[in-house]
Amino acid sequence: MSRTAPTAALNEGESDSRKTSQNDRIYEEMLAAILEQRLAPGTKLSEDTLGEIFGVSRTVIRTVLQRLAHEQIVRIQPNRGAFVSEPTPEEAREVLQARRLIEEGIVRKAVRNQTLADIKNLKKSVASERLSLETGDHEAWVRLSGDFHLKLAEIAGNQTLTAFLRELVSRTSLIIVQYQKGTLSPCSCDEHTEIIEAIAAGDEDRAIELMNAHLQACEDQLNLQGSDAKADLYSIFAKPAKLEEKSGSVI
Amino acid sequence: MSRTAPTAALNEGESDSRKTSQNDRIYEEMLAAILEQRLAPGTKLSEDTLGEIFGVSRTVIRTVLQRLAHEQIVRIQPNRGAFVSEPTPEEAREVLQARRLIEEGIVRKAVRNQTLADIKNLKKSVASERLSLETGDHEAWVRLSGDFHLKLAEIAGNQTLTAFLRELVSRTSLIIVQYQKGTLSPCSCDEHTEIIEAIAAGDEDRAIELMNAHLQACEDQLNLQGSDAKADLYSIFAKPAKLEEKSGSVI
DNA sequence: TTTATTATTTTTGTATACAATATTTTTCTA
DNA sequence: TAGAAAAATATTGTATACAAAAATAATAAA
Repeated sequence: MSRTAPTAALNEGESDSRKTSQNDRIYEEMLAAILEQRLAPGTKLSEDTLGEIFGVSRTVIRTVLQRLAHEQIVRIQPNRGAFVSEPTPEEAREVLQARRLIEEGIVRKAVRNQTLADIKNLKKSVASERLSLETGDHEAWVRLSGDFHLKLAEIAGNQTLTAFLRELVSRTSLIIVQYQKGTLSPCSCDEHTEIIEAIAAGDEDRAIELMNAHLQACEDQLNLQGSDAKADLYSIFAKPAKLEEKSGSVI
Repeated sequence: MSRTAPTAALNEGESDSRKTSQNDRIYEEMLAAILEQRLAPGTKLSEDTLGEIFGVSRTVIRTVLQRLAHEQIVRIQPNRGAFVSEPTPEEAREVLQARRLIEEGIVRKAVRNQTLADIKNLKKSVASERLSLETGDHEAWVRLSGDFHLKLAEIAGNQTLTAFLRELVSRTSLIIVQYQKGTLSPCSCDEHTEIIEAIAAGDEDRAIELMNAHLQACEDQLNLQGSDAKADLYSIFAKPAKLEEKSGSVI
């Protein structure tokens, strides 16, 4: 079976040869499974099991896991295996901060580079987003919501920044899964729409301001008290926190 | 069982086990070889050969090559192998643009987070840099010159941004190798020193301005006409450019 | 001689085998 | 029964074997 319709253009200079796309196929499937919450943070990703599921040897699974690990979606512990990442509150703040910085630059460039077709495309994207929200298709919404930001990056036209943002968007999904307070964002579609309008109007300052507010709103909807659940347990019982695998940076 | 004593601070949650560090060792050596110009852009990186050199099987070499490829230091062509990256002029511009954006944010944070020890540390770093320049130790200079920017990132205190910048710094080295016009930067040490002084003085705007100027100066020293050598050949002979492996993105 | 075609060799992609390490279960002792 | 030590099991890390593809060499035709 030929691979699922080449959804979108392939990022990098990969030819669409059969072998390589097998790698990509498994990568895409695993990434989707994690971002759509079918694989919860902390889940062990056994090489043997995944190999059986996808009908390949551990060799190719390993490659995929390493790729996901490099994007911080998966965490590899030497001799212990791979696990779905459990971003700490600190990491969450870092990712959102990095996004504010990078997306400010992206918006600035997008305002300059935009064409009418781009604006149309963005509007269509937000329309799909709104639809998925109305029909309650959570999985589609997660994907589309991120796609908006990536589309903006493509308009800006710096592939290096786009690649960074792609990683940040994925990590943001994982962060939202782990730290969303109550309900989902009331309707980020409206915020996206406002951003589009500011860009279309060529109002750079306003577009940047809106994007910053949008990302800040996203962060504000998270439940990021100083420490994560495990550390809280220790603080609650007033014992010195043991050094555990779950703890954040070693330093 | 408690794990091996956490020797020193390792970046990520990697234990210091022998096996993993073998991987890291080879990675570091190969990265250094590329950045220090002992491996020129375009060089084929044969798995068998590298395996023999480092006394390991292709398996571990493959892992390292994939890691380098993800950092854009190496380019993997399916069924053809790995090559030292040959960044295009467009990529070069993108990388420098991304750096201006990210390092602006880093400088802003560094101004706020700085301690006296940090400033001392930075000054020491620049002193080493100057020394390497005076003694003509080019390899050391390449490394130290990048270290300055990474130290700044660490002061800023966002590990996610630091990781991005680390990749960008490596890529910049590769870009300089390929596109430096005449002599090396007259003395970027002075520019580094000025940046430190602005940061120490808490003058955010000036520090940002100096950093931007510094990175722009770096870009201006490159020979980045619209197209690379190969494309030039075609334009010179006024023939339609054939699509070659060397061309940039496929899309 | 030059070009096209075929055969050979080399190299990468993937599966499997074995070794090293972690995890679990069992057994033993207090 | 609870806890510790030891054996058994399972999982990862690495090397090797084999298949598929590309690069090279050799041969044949013009």
